[in-house]
Formats: sequence, C-alpha cells, structure tokens
Amino acid sequence: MQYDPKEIEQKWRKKWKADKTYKVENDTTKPKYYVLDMFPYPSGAGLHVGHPLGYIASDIVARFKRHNGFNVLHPMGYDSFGLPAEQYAIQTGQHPAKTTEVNIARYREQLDNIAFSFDWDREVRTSDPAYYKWTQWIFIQLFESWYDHEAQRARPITELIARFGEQGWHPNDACALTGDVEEELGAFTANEWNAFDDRTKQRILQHFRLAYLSEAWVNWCPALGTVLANDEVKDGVSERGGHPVERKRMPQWSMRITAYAQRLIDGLDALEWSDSIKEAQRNWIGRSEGALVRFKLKMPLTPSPSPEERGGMPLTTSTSAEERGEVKPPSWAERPGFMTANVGSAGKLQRFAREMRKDPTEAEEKLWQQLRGYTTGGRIRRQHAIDTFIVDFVSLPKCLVIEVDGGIHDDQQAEDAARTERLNELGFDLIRFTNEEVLTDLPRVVDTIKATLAARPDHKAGKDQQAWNEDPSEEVSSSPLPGRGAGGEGYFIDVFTTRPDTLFGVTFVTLAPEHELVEVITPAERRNEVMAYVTAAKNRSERDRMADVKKVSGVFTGATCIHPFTGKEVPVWVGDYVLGGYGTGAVMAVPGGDQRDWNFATHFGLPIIAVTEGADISKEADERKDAIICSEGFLKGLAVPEAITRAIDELENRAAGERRINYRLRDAAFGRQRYWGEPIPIYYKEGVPYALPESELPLKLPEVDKFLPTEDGEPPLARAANWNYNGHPLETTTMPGWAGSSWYFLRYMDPHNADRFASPEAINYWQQVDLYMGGSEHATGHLLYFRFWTKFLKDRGYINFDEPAKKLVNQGMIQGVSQTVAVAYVSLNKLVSEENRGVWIPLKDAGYFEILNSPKHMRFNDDGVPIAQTVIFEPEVKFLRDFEGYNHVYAQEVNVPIQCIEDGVLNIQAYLGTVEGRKHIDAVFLVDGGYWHKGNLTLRDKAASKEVRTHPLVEKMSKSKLNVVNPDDIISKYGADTLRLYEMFLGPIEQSKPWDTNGIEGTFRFLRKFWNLFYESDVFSVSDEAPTKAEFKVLHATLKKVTEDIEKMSFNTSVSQFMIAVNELGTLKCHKRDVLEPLTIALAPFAPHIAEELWEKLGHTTSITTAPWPKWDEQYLVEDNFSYPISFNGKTRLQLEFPIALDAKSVEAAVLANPEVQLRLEGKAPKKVIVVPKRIVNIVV
RNA sequence: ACGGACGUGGCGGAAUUGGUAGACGCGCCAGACUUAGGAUCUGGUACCGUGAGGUGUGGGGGUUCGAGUCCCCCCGUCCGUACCA
Repeated sequence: MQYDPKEIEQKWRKKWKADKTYKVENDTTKPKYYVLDMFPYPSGAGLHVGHPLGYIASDIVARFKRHNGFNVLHPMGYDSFGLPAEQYAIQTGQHPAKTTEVNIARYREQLDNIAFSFDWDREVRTSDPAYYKWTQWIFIQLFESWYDHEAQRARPITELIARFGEQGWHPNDACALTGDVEEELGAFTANEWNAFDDRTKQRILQHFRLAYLSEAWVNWCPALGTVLANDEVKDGVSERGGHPVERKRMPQWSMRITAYAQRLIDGLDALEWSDSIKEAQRNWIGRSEGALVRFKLKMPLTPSPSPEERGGMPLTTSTSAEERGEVKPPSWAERPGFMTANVGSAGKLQRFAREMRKDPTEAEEKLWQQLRGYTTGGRIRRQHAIDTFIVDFVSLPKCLVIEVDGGIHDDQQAEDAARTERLNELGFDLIRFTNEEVLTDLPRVVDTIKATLAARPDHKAGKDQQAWNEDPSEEVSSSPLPGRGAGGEGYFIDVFTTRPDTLFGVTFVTLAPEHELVEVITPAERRNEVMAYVTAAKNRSERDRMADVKKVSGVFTGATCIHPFTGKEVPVWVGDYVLGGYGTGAVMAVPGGDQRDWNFATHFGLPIIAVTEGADISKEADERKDAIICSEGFLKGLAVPEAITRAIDELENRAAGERRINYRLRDAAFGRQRYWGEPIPIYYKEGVPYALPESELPLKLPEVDKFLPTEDGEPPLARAANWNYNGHPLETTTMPGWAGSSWYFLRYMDPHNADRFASPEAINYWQQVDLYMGGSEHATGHLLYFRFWTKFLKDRGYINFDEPAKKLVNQGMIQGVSQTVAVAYVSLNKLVSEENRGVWIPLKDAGYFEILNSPKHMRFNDDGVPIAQTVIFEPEVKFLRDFEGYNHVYAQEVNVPIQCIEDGVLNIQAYLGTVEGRKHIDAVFLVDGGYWHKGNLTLRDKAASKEVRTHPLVEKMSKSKLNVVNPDDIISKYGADTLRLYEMFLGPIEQSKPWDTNGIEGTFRFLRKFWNLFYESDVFSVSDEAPTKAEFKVLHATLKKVTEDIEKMSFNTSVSQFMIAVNELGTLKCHKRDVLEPLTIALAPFAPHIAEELWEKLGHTTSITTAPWPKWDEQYLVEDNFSYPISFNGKTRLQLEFPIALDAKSVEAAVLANPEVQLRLEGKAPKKVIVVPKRIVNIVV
C-alpha cells in the first residue's frame, strides 16, 4: 500500500476529535508542563504558511513532553478584540462580532488541518463576556490599588486610605514617585484628610491608583479616531494602518506601569528569554542614572503671568493656553490650599525640603523643638515650599514666615532681600533671626514668635474648606495666598543629566518647546519671537520632527539662570532637540561634552568650554567616559566616575540637586476611543470615576447604531442607549488590545470558572508558562504588559509567581518570495495618476527600455527620489514608432500573484484574468528583447526571448504583496505531516527565512520512504526478528540525536537525523519491529498522523500520544575502531583506523610506523606529534 | 547614531562547541527502468586544475600543534530604538 496522507490524516483527525485525545485534566499527580503560543488575532486573511511555524515547534515540544510522562497544557484561543474587525465594520456595517466569528471559524479549520494537539475545550476569546468579565475585574483591582514604593509592591487602596486617615500624607512618604508621574502633591495631615469631602479624596486618590484617569500627553491618531500606546506607534505613524499620529493632551485612562519599571528590568535576569528581547525591554524602560540639577532663574526683564494665575491648575503639570483651549482640565484637578509651592517645581522642592529637614542646622533644630506641635497655638511647618522657595518655618494660617539666617544663607544677603520681597507679594510677612540669637537666647526668640503670631489675624479660617467646594472650572485660585505677583523670579529649571561631572562646562540651558516655563520666563519684548518658535515647533508632526533631526533650530528666551557651582549667569534657550517627554524636558547644555549641545552652540555661536583633558572641541564634543575632567573647579583632575559622584555630593550639599534615576518608560495609555474592545467598568458620579461593583460584571459591550464617534466627538459607546449605571454615566472608552492578552495564560488553567479568573488550585498546579512561543515583534508591547500584570497579580496575592513565562522562544518569520515584473504605460498626455506616482518621460526620449532589477541602475531626480525605478532607455530602438499617438511613457515594477508564474515566467493571460492583473490590462509588458502590448508581441531581434521573466524578491509574506502561500494548499497536495516536517526542516526556529515550496518534495519523499520500511511488495510486513548491531546503532543514534535536539529546540537537525536513519535502514533493508516501533514514537511529535497510523498497524489499540518515549542506549553507539584523520601541520592527509582502546602513545607509534606517513615525512623526524584520542592526530614537521 | 542578531556551495542550512568544513534536503549532472517522464531508483556534485595538487567559512591581523568556532580591527546584511541629555 502506498503512503496516502490524505486518507490517513482525515481518519486520525476525526478519531482524535471523537476520542478527545488531547483533553487535559488538572491532574496533579503528574508533573506539569505548560506550552503556550502567543494569542493570534483572527484576521480576515487567514493563516499563511508563516503563521504555523511557531505552533508546530511548540506542538512538537508538547507532544514530546507527553511522551515523557508530563501532563501538558497546550491551549489555543483568540485575541478577538481589535481594530481591523472594527475598521471593516465601519466600512461594511457588519457587526465586528460577526466577522470575528467567521474569521475564527476559518482559523480553526486551518489549525485543525495541521493537527495541533490543542485542548479545544479550553479555548478562550477575549471578546467573550465570560472572559472579559475577568479582564474588567483585573482592571478594577488595578483601579483599587496603589504602589507602595517602600514595600515595592502594589497594595489595596483601602490601606492607603486608612494610612491617610491615621498619618496623612507627605511627599517624603515616597509612595507616589513613579517614573512617569512625578506627583506634585503637597502634604496633608490625617485631620485634613478626614475633613476632605469624598470628591476631594477621590481626586487625591487618582494620583495613586494603578489604573487612573489623568490629563496626559497621548498619541492621537485622527484617522483611527483613537489614542495609541507608545508601542503601537512606529516611525511616527500608527502600527496598524500607517496613519499619522500627533501629540495631544487629553483626559485619559492610564496604567501606572512606571511603578514597576525597576522590577521589570530586574526580573529579566532570571528569564530564559533571548538577549535581543531582554535588551529591547531594557532599552524601552530606559533606566539612566544621573542627577537632577536645579538652575535658579535670574530676574526676568519683565514679568509675565504664570499659567497658574490663569485659572485652576491640574495637580500634575500645567497646560499652555492653546491646549487649554482644546481640552478642559479634568474637573478633579485642583490643589488643596496647603500646596503653596510653585506648580512647575513643587515636586522637586518638596524633595529638597525633605532632604533639608533631615539635616537641619543646630539653630534650626533647636528652634524646631520649641515650635513643633501646637506649642505656639497653631501649626508651624518647617522647610516648607512656598512658591519657589523653601522657607525655614511657616505658619500658613497666619501667613508668617520665620527664617533663621546662617550656614548656607550667609552669603546670600541680596537674595534674601529679593526673597522677602517676593514673600511679601504673596501675602506673607517675614521675621528673621540670626543663628546667634537662636543659640544664645532661645526663649526670647520663641516669645517673639508667639507674640507675632498672636497679633496676626488668621487668614486661613474657613477658607480652605470653602476652596474644596469651589468649582475649579471657575477662574479661582485655590491658593490661600492673596495677591500673587508674577514673573519668573524665584523659578527653577530642573534638568536631568547623566553627566553631572561636566557641570562646569555648562554654557546655556535648553528647554523643550512644550516646557511649561517657556511661557513664564520669557520677557514681553521677546515674547512674540519665542512663542512663534514654540508654536511652529509644536505644530510639526512627529514625523516631520523625526525627519529633520539634523537641522538645528532654537531661540533665546531672554531669561538667564544661575550656575549652581560658579554662580555665573547662563542663558536659557528653547530648542526642539530637547524632548518634552523625556526627563524634565530641559537640559543643561555642555557643548564641550555633548555633540547635540555642541551642534546647537556652534549654530548659534554660544561659548564652548572643554570639559575633558585632551579634548579638541573645535570640531566636535568629547563624549568619552574614560576621560579626566579638566574644569577649573573642584572636579579638576578627577576621572569621570569619581567626578560624577563628587558633583552629586556637592549638588546635594548646596541643595541644588540630587542623585536621580530616570526612566524612559511612560505610563501606558489604556483607553481607546473605539467600539470593539472591553468596556472599562467605571461610572462617574459628579465627574469622579468609581469602579462598578463586582456584581455588575461583566459590563457587556452595548449595541450601537454605528461604529463611529458621535457628532460631538464622543467615542462610539456614547451612542448606546442607557449607557449608565443607576443613572450615573458609564465610561465610554474601551480597553486596548493588550488588556485581554495580558493575563490569558491564567484563564487557560481554568477556563470555565464562573467565580474567579482561575481557581487557586489550578494556578498553583500550572504555575508559570514553561515555554512561550511567539514573535519578537511583541518585545516592547505585549511582553511588557504581560509581565506587568503578572507582577501586579502577584503583589495582590492572587498568584504566587511574578513572571508569566520562564522561557521564551521567538520563531523567525517565514518570508514570502514576491515576483515582480516591469510594466510600462504609454499615455497621451502627461498624466500622473495617483496610484502610479512616478515620472512620465517624453516618448521621444524613450527608445527601447528595460527594467533591470538592480539598485545600481536606479535613476534619481534632483531631490534624490528614485524615478521610474530602474528604467534604462536606449534611444536607438524604435519604440516611438510603435506607439504613435502617445507621447509619454512611464515604467514601474509591480508584484504579480505567484500563482501566475511558472519557472520565473509570467503567464500573461492568466495574470490579466486576476483582480490585480485587470488593472494592468493596458500596460506594456517588458520582454527580454522587446515588449508585449495588448496581445501583440514586438521583438527587437529574432533571438530575443518571448517570455515575460519575473524577478524574485524576498519580503514579508502578505496578501498585498501577492506572495502568500496558504498551508491548506500544501496540505492538500502533500499532507499535514509533510508540511510540519518541512517547516521544521527549513532551518533554526528563531531564524527568518524565505518560503521555498520546491524543497518540500524532499520531506515528502522521506515520509514515503519511512512508510515503505513497514512494507514489502505493498504488504504490511514487520518482522519480530532481532535487529543486528548495525540496525540498533542506527536506531539509538537517532533516538539520541532527536531527544537532545528537541530539548534544545533544534528541529531542523532532528529531521535530518530521521532522514539519515531512513536512508540507512533502507540500505540495510530493515523491517524489524524492535527498530521501527521506537522510531515511530520518536517521529510522532513531528508527524503525528503517519506515526499514529503505523502505530495502529503495529497492533496497538491506544493512541501513540502517550506511548513512553524510547530511551537510547549508549552501548549500541560505541565503536571498536576509530578512523583517525592524520594531519600534517593541521592539514588532513590520510585516514588510519585504530582500535578505540589504543592509548595515545601507541597510536603515535603506529602512525609514525605507517609507510605513507614515513613517505610524507621524507625521513625527517617530526617536531611534535599531537594525538587526541578518538579525535585526531596532528604531525608537526 | 546606539543596541541586538548575523555573514559557510547555485539555494535552505550542518559542523560533537577549538579537532576530517559543507551533514541532510533542494537544485544540477550522469546513468538505470520506461512509449514517455515534471514518476521511481543508483551514482556524482565547494572552487581551480586533465592530474599530482592547490584554494577555500565577508576582508585583514592575532592566539594555537590545529580556528567556521576564541581575541582585535574593518566591511556588509537584517531587526529594534532613534536628538533619551
């Protein structure tokens, strides 16, 4: 009987399904193994041969582990929410649920054809309410959690609330300091907290929740009508669809992934993931160590109003007037009255204040002991931030500042005067004491303070409470400070630097165009120029900005600031080489040590100071990190690392900076203004978001009349009728694609659980994914969120591990081989159609032309854009004559469907019959020595070929490139076993390679030969005769190689080994059971159908799936003799066979005694003889 | 620019991790069987040379008895990030 894959594959697929052969029980008596494939999105295009590559590999491992006694969880499901289905719905009006259903059915059919050992009873779909109920539930847990930085874990928000009620909150509690949102939230006492109304409490809590609503800069994609996460934007355009993306500020649900930045980096070390993925994640998180440096602004020339004075300020950062025109600040964004600090620098000031509190002068400490508590009849705060100052002591209700001069204040007389003036402007009075006074006559000082306080009216009484209730949208300052003045005086510019050692090389400071201080510090006479620049810079799209990175642009603000070490004035510039989204959005420019600063300085003629010894700063900056610092200050002569430490110490001493770790990672935008996603389980009461009670879950996706935004720009969910909870409006954005895929591995463990996302028993048994297989394109998206949610669930005690997948293997892409042909168009007029953008060339200039598939032959226009790609004209040929009546010609390469090509030749008629070909029905097709036009072939000479030859091009396999190979076609021709083997045989799993259907014959022949080992003259015939030593050797060598190769996922070499075995057994004419039966089991993971069929024919009645894996036996592999390669000076010259047991000395003697060796030695004695037993003999002459 | 991966016949790729470079498959060549072959089987196939022999793992240097493998420099390809301070 001939090997007939069609028949046996159908038979077994049916039987496996009926028998539920691959059903997995949570059988805790067996060791577990969890193999997971990345969640596919069921696209309308179906699977191509590239998709199953990873699934086949993981299926082999899953089957192998089953043979080895493991209980294997190997599930599959669908990430079925997503943009394409929704785009399709918008175009066609078809409900995305419906198209998704159809696509899934198609996927399932294709997957079934390849015989994956998935337990389909565990299938999950993210768009199934029974599934997304738990996605919503996890969202609520995130909403109800905060990150405790001291404990380094997420905790329930109720614990934070309790803590607020007991001890209030202070910025130095460090609980809100995450990489992204440097919460500029002032301190409050327990009493204050308890007195806040619910709305205020909720507002404050938003700053701590791990899922939170805030106004944030987002990637807005107008074409898709939604916000995108950073990893969904590539090269300034959307990853899906390639639409332009712009920066926009709007209220937005976010995930505080930044809280986990450090743990996400640290966790990588223990993972068996590829270096490239780990590195990509590290870069994406982008940790850098350095310092925060504070530059104090010098007197501005003319004050201009600060943004804060224009109205209610969000707690986080300010918005410029333009942006406020677009979006309303969130209604809950309002500051409590004790937050007297300047908005721009509050967070930093509070950190400085905290440091200063730790290290008071003697006088300060003595006085504090007298003033603390309520001993003076009111609350005194010390080292409190007011505007941009940190005052020593203050009574806020009485608006009285108490300062102790001494220590670092001594040399600041002039500044003290300015400070007094400023504080007076703000409504504070100030009394000063000297160190001397406090130390020698403390009681008198305290008495003076008490008397002064008692004499002052209480400014605060009743006011705070009133402020909480005011509508922040009204232009009311929430500050208790009356009559705030204006101007840049007293402001600070914070910069982040990794090279504080180069501080003495600072010659200017540059702000990003969107920096909030730009508007504040610019004096009136420079205002027009600066704002014009800022507006121009902001309006450039991300893409434009990325395009001309080389161009230097910027403008001087007119303001200067003070160098913290030298005290010199340094000009403040605005430049778009500084990114608003990184660090503080401001840099200290060291043109001698940073190339970008150097470029900027050179362009604008700013001074450049050398920072390192031996640097030639006339041509470029010296960025070496192994240099010696040469500045005139205290860093001179230090090596960079020492200088960095020293500089930071000095900054901290002078309260002008501090050590700082910065992360590039931003919080992840979570809301999508789209329909086809999980509804966010949030409702609003008086504008404050609250989580739905668990009993309301799942919050089902409502029906809408159209999948488009409403007329006033609300997301599609706003169209739904009754979209409210007990009359309170529900959130209208939906979750992003990555929500459902961030935890799906847990659901597979217990997919039908209605009470919990998965039972603790199931989680405890299955634990982490042992092998995770998928594409490397998810490096900074899915794989980061996946780890983030896992860590969160661990923190909250729902699971007991904090990494989702121990081992990750990235399968390479299978590329397509596109076929292209040159086509030309002739035209009556110089028509440049939209889809054929290119250059039309006057026909009189064009003779015969051909297209050469080589970039060398490209021609370019003046702007360097390739024109009429690869067209070469030869005027002597009479092309013109044949196209009389036309006057222009245009040529291009087009992809043609691979189905219309045979042996590199295009079948024109077939092509013109296809959808794509019909577009080119009027085109001129270029033939080797002529052309084909509307059925007529014109040849230049008789010898020319009449064929339209195609040019192969390896690129991504995709529908639009017409190069897709469908696995179904391969399977119907050769069977699934052949497909599986061939995909594995192509090369290492991690490597990308082009699909070449030609090679598949070899693997098919192999299966047929394997089948034939069980047959003699068409009759199934397997003998029970004992195998010979040679036959056993083939078997055991194969078992050894295959077992080891599967363990290291080297499937291409195991397939080779099977081929070798079959060839050798064929030569030996071996038909013996004791060889063939173990071999069949070994082949089963790769080619399950043929193995199962032969297994049955061998007389077994149970599936081969759980047959124990055959062990190899070394005894069959040992050889008696070894054929030594004998080399002279490393070059192999001959082979000599010696017994394995022969020791090195005897081998050497035997070799030297050999006549041929003697001949080669020409009588000379060898200088040296190296004998490596069982390896090689090398004779040095 | 930085980071990662990689570079071996006409092609996909092997190479026990420092020990006979090119396993296995495709393709190609020759032969057998055949009316026929795009079926099957057998043999050959890195390159140059009739041969002896020589040359060969992107290029150049080095370590070593011995290098595709280790070290240094350079070139090239692919992927990721991209003015990250």
